[in-house]
Amino acid sequence: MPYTPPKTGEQLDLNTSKELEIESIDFFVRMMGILGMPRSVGEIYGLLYFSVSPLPMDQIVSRLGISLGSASQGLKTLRSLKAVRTSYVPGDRRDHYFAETEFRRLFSNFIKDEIMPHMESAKGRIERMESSLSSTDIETEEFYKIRIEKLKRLTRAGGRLLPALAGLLKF
Amino acid sequence: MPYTPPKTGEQLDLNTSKELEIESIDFFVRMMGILGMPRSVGEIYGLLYFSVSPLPMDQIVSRLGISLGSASQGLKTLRSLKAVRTSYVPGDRRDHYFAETEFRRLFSNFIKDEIMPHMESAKGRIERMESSLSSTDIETEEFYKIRIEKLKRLTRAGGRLLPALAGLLKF
DNA sequence: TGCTAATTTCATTTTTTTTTGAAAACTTTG
DNA sequence: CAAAGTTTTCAAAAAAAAATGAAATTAGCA
Repeated sequence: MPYTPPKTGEQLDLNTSKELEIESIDFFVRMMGILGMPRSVGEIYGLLYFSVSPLPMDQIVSRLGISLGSASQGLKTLRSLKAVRTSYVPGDRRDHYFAETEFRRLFSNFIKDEIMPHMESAKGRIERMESSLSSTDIETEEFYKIRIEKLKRLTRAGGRLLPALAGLLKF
Repeated sequence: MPYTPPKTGEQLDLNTSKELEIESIDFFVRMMGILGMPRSVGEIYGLLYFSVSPLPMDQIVSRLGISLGSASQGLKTLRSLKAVRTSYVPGDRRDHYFAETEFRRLFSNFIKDEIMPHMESAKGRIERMESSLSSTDIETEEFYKIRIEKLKRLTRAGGRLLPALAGLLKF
């Protein structure tokens, strides 16, 4: 009996109901948009989210009608956020991608990679504010001090709250 | 004794320490950037945040070196988020703007205006997914159902968590 | 009411971001 | 180790977002 490789998405053809797929892509294009991600990233994730079997990159390209470059870039982004992973398909040397669906983890990665670095650099900027604080007028200086203190509290709160946020996503 | 109008920012001239101002603008340009706001909006808020006295629009324009159009647009955005307010200066028909510094309120307005509408439309999209759910294969259908359920939980959690988030900003 | 300063609007320009596609770089395998 | 298949990279093109500035509108004042 000859070896038959397992069916992958491209042979299956009716991998995903077409309407579902469209709604899913729409959904994630917007969601990723809120998070400041380019359209193509949302499209890819949306396609994979409702795909029963993992898809190789050229399938993603042809189904979405995007370029190889976009697909490669988008998958790189999604990989770095751990929003997609690859699975090995015997007898096929292409990588096959599928969506990671634990949103809690996705958000915590997003916050760690995209937000926290800004919070870090904000600290430095506030320190510089404090050192440049030398007013002639005592009343004015007090005003500045209060504003700086507010910024400190803001970044402190943000730095604690944001990482905790993903944990609150108990749903 | 002749009437002397109260001094406003433009007469005061040394309204804000120059370095503080620069750091502040830098800070808020980045912060607003995270929230997807254009540079000019961050610049304006950053300028006002450390301004001892409220500033009229033409002062904002000349100090930041931005156009009238940008300033007007940016102030409109900030006003709609209630991030700035105007104060009346007797003997001057221009509006004078100052920064609202209660970040808690700022965030809750931002979430309400910029995020929640998306969550609302997401609900509709999920409903459409459910109605287009008619698979031949029972196993596949189950897969779709689980994914849709996850999306529901995500939007439900988001819809509850996000508005509560600003309240957590107890700092 | 008419005049003028102040502000808003919006078509155009500029800048920034994203996508494309072809070349380069890998990687497996015969 | 060559050949074919796959993925990445990156300069150039396209698209999207933001800024400009002048015209239109609005609002305060005499």
